[in-house]
Amino acid sequence: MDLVVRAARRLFVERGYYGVTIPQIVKASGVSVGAIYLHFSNKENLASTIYQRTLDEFTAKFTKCLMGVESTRDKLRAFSELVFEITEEDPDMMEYMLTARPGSSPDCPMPLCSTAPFREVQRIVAAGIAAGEIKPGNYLIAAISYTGVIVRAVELRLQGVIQQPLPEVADDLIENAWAAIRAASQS
Amino acid sequence: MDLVVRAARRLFVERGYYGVTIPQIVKASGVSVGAIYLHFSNKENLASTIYQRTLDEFTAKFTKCLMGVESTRDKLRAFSELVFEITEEDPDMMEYMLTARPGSSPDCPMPLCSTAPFREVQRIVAAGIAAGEIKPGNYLIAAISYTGVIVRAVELRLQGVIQQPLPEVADDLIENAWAAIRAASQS
DNA sequence: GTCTATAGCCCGATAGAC
DNA sequence: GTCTATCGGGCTATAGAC
Repeated sequence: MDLVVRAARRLFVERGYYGVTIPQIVKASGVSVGAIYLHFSNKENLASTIYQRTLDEFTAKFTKCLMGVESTRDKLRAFSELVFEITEEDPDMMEYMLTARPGSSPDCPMPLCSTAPFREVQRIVAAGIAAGEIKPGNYLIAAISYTGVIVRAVELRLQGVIQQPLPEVADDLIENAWAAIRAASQS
Repeated sequence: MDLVVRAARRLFVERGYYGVTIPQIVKASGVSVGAIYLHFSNKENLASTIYQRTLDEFTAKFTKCLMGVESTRDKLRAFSELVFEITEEDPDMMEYMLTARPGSSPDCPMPLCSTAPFREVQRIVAAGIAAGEIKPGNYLIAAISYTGVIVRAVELRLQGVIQQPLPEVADDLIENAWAAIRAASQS
């Protein structure tokens, strides 16, 4: 059934929950209608499963990539590099993360970009301000300033506006994002 | 019929093109089915009209806000303040601009965030690099770094993550965005 | 367990009353 | 010009063959 989840997520990203029909999912996944309804009680339940699985997968990757990283700057760099890597290796997952928001499907509780991992980034930034690594001020504004650079790059890469793989321009982007929020004393 | 366009755009933003039915548009606009089909050949044509009108309106505002502005930094500031102002005064318009992309409705040619005004911002940044106001490098990366901060703030404001009206935090955001790309010699 | 065929519903679009 | 009533089509979900 993983096949159904992957195929459906791809289609949901392309045309939205309401723009995708069960027959289309059948064609794209090669799994019949009956088999789909055997594993998912209905279309809405399939959408919830996709949401939950995608969030869990991202959270796991995120937690892992922060292990053993110390400074605020390096933590933010690790987050950025993870996001860039996912964008190249599993663009559907990344695009789903950027487009899922309340209303995009029934029972989508919140945008994935406002869930635990992204709130954790806000916490990292707040700690960085307290440590003097990031310039003083509203931590939410600082977090947005940093992640804005990263997330926008992902969006434009997914749209094909950026031609190069993100890892190739990662250093410049991460440098710019850091320059937006670093304390005057930091390089 | 402007009433239909406004009501339909609101609904499209909330639930997507395929998630909105004609009966819903009838209810939300107070205009009957017959009257809608008298002015728009079909649902798809209504969506195209919304797309075109929104793009035209934004382009006009954008062109106007740049009149008489000289330096690269001030041009980018004018763009940012315009976007923040629209976000507060016509959030439906702004949210539509951020969510409209190919696939979101039939005949959506491109994301509004990749249309003329946003390409013009890229041109402004390229000129800023040539003039030495912005640090040297890939102009597209620089433009993304600046607009990323601004656009992300708009997204989180529309989602309710940012509680204050954007004009109240505009100065901090614009300062951060500029810090991300300014030349070492610039303040 | 897996599929095909179909029931029942609601949508987009239209025709005709006023 | 404006509305309501309706048609045909395609959707979700299920029932029953294999």
